[in-house]
Amino acid sequence: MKQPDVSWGAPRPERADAARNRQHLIATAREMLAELGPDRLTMDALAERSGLGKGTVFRRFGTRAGIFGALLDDGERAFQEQVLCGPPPLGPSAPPLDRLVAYGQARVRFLMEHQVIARAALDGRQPIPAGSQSPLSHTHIRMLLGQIDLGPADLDLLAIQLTAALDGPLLLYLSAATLTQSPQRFEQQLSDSWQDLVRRVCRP
Amino acid sequence: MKQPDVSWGAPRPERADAARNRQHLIATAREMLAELGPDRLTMDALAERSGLGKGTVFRRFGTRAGIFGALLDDGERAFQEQVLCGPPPLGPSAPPLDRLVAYGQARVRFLMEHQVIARAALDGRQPIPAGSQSPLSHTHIRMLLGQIDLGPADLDLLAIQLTAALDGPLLLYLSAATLTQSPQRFEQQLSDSWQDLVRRVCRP
DNA sequence: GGCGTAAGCGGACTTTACCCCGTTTAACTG
DNA sequence: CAGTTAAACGGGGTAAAGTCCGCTTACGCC
Repeated sequence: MKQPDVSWGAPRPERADAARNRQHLIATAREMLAELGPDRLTMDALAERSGLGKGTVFRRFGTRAGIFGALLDDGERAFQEQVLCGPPPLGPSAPPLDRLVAYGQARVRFLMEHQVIARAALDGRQPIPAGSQSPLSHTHIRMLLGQIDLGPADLDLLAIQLTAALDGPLLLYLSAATLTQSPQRFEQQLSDSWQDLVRRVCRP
Repeated sequence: MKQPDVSWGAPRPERADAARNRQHLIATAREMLAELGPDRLTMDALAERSGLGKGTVFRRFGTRAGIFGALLDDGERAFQEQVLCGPPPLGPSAPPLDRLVAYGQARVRFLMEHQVIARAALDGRQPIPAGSQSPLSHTHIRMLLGQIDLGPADLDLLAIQLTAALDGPLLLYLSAATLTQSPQRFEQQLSDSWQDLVRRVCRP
């Protein structure tokens, strides 16, 4: 399987037709997702509906999960913008601990809003890290930890742990067959317990 | 897809032939795993080599990942024994905080020893939570948390978070394409940072 | 505008997980 | 031991992921 070109610092830009097709595929995928649900969004169907060949679909996204990944990234761009340049407490100019708390809460909200996609983007096969989705998330948390005085600690691993602690409960919820409570209530619980966890870990 | 009978408090015991076949399948799967690696362990091949029908294989394990799950459980039984009845600091009779630390370290060791299986047991499709593998793990952590005085806290969610914080880095490592350091070294780092995390969370 | 070439394209092909359903059989009942 | 029934079995069938390779086309260069 060819790598779906994630290599951004890449040698050559994308050819015009390729870019057009990617756009078209993502749009079509969005439609199908809304219309048919994730299970019926198959590679064959996507290829046919978009009027392109199967090979094309695979070259663009590499794997089925790749499509959902692309869909998620698309939404995540806006989110990331907020995080990097938005108003406090999320954006800079708030104290790092507050930002950390706010970040987790925002991420919870974001993923809850994109449940369906996030769920489908989980894929066990080799290509992508399965447990902790977004390297972006990890990077951001790592950065904030660096601005907090934590005494001696392996910040890299701590960041991974916190990322997992953030995503884990969400994944558990998303992949639970039977939802026992309202999404809103759960979202609130998650926010609260994230805040609690971070406060515990970071208190002096 | 029928549920692979996990329903322990079950209505009926397993029929004799079924039990025999399960045993046989697990043994054959072990052989094939050692001999061919996880990728070549396909359902068809397993069925043929064990002299049983495909249908049988699926009824027993429900899904491909189910096989690896079963293999893992098999090993986990012994592990769980240690946890519940073994000598301190893992077993009872040690203070709960020490047990919590020891538990995480033991689990890290266990999963590192069963890398191949653990990795293959990851499956993105519906059945199993991807983030927090083992309900056993979560249950045990939850139980230990109950014995520690943590002030006001949502212990259930905290247990989920800690389970995720324990598994997350492992999953990340297991699913990483390129391993940048020695397993031993990584195992040590994980143990250390688990200890650090738990101490931080649980200090008064 | 012609030309060379590497990227992109398509769709038949292969592989594999998973389903279905008619048949067999373990286990209980009298 | 004969009868009943629900569980287990088998293996052919289906659908969907992912691969291959010969053809086509965008794009930089003269």
